[in-house]
Amino acid sequence: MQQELKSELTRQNILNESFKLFYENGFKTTSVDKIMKATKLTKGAFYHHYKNKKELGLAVISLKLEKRVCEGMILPLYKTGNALEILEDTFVERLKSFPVYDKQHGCPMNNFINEIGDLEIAYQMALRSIIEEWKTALINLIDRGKTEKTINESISSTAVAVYLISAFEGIRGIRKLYDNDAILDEYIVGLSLYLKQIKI
Amino acid sequence: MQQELKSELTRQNILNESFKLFYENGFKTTSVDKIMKATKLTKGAFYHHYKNKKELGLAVISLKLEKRVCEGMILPLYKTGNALEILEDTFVERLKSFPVYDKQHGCPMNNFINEIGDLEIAYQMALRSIIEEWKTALINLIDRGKTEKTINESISSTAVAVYLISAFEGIRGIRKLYDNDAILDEYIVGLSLYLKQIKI
DNA sequence: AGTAAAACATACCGACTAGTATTTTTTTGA
DNA sequence: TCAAAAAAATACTAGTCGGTATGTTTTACT
Repeated sequence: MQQELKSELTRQNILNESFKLFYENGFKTTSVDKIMKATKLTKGAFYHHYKNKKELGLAVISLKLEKRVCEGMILPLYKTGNALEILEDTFVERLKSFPVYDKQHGCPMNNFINEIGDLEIAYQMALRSIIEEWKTALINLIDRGKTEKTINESISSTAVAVYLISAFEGIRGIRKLYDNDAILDEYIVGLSLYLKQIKI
Repeated sequence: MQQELKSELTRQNILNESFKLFYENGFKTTSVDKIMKATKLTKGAFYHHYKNKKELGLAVISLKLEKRVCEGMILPLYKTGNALEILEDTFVERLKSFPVYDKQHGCPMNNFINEIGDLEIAYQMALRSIIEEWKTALINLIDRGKTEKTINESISSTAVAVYLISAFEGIRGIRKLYDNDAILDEYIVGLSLYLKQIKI
């Protein structure tokens, strides 16, 4: 039992350090050596717990990225209240709450998407499933807004969901190029304008 | 004179093959060796024409990326006609005209932004200048629409420009995860909806 | 206590990396 | 035609890469 715990802690250690290094320096250019140096363990430990670097990448996507997007962008959508306000709050609050570190390095998921989204089907599927989960949650919320007569019935929930996600991920990348939040503030004005359109 | 021409041709050769390989496999994981293998030249030729890989990266950004974005997304904005229609046409037509290759590998500029936008100030500045050029062209067009009374004066041109760019770059990345254009079509519906809002 | 298995460490492999030093080939201008 | 300069080729370095083989330590179970 103690062994299982230790094993799990080691896996979490590797996962945490991997996520951090992938986020800061990218997936392909972060070596197993660097990761294991960060964990204070050795390569032997890594290859005991993971088959190869690809398996680690998939684990980071499905365990770390998925969790992060879920907690930051999906779960807030299931709160009670005016659907449109929840939409605006979630996107705006998320952006405003990021520390400088997160603004400089962009969205970890978007980084993965752009770096290895076209590399292998396995990565594609793992990342796509997060996007689909996010998209579904948005559609559900927008549909709720429609039935509650706070959102215009004539607009396509799917289209709005996709456009919201696209713009959010896009600005997370572009913000990297700047050393202040002006571009984020402009995005927020653009977002608010967009949400006004779908109001009833 | 023939020497200058040869030199220029070699630089173009290196630039073209670099762009292609960076686009397909990323900047950091494309080695100088791979590039020079593609050019059918040797490493000696490379280091005769470029100081190092960083200088090549900056050249690709300012010569190849800038040109591509300019021709595909900026110059069309300066056409005559209804500003709003030009906006919609440019974004939609650009997306629709991409070959599968470009859909699979995303936007070359966005790839650079997400991979090395937070790596070094030199890259940041080079990429930012393209975004700024694009943003300025969009703002000019929107402002023209306002004076010509086809675009709502009360909306912020800057905010719309930023939101349009964000969403476009975002969807270019997300499309990588799919093997068909459904997500692009949904984006286009979302875009059209957005543009309706800024109509007078 | 003893043994098997799990967890981890050490040492190594061939392939690849950015960059340099040196030599050869080609072009230029007098 | 010939020497200087530019262009390109060759050979090399020290370090890094993902992965493997094998050794040692810790834990679990009887």
